[in-house]
Amino acid sequence: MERTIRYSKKREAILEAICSTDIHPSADWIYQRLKPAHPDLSLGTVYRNLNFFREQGTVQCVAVVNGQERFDANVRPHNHFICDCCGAVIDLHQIPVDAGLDRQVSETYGLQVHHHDLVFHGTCAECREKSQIS
Amino acid sequence: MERTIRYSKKREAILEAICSTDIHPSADWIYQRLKPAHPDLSLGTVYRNLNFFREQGTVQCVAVVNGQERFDANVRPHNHFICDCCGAVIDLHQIPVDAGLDRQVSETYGLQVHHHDLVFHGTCAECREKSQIS
DNA sequence: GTAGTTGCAAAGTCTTTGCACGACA
DNA sequence: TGTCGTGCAAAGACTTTGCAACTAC
Repeated sequence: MERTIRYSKKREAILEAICSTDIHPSADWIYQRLKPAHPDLSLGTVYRNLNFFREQGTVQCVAVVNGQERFDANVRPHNHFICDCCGAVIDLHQIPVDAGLDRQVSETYGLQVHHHDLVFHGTCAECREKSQIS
Repeated sequence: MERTIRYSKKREAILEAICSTDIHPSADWIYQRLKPAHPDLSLGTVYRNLNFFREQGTVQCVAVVNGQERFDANVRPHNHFICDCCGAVIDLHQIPVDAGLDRQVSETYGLQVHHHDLVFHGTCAECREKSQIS
């Protein structure tokens, strides 16, 4: 029994908000961003739609930073960098994704591997400058 | 002004609990585990000591699974597998860690890279069996 | 009209924190 | 004896959910 999916202006706006940026926003960022144009938007709706998009495979959660989930509308494999200072999440499109790793893990351990995440941690350029000034 | 660190039975027990297992426990797991032998243990103490060990570099948080932080007393670089079905966190000691990646990201993007995490997602053997039975 | 979607607020979960008391050095 | 560590409970932060009202089809 399939569920029929209906159009909703809020849903469209939420997806548009995620797609419009590369900062890998949190639920609250999306909410704050849309609130001016959609004064009656509720944070619960943002969460519900994020989970909807996640189930659909439209967006994915790429990290949890300071207790907040961070979302990405680019669901193709790519790596990320997280600044441990300011919490920025940055795409690393130039770093190749090793697609053979999943198979390697699968064969070595007998695990059913779906995908992998490669996340680098460190300090971003902006935070580095700030810390050098002080 | 250095802070003097004192001995505490609870702290020792908490670290021992983390070291005694390879399941990468959560704070609550440690609490439940120690409660019988330490009936007056408080969950707040577990959290405080986990953060203490993290600052000392004795343990590290290797993942957030279902909203819970998972800890590891093995702080040397190694990769992990997370079962998206049951939430198990498994060490992958046989999968080599590419130490050169950090430098590569650093040079390509001008970022200060401290370390990276490679996490595989999928279904563990146990969950796979269960799903095949039903 | 039926069923999906939302606002609102309450509840749920995990983690942190203030304060008084207890314990190590 | 001066801090450090802890229990307890309250508070904080993020996310989920129940319900009535609204809306797409």
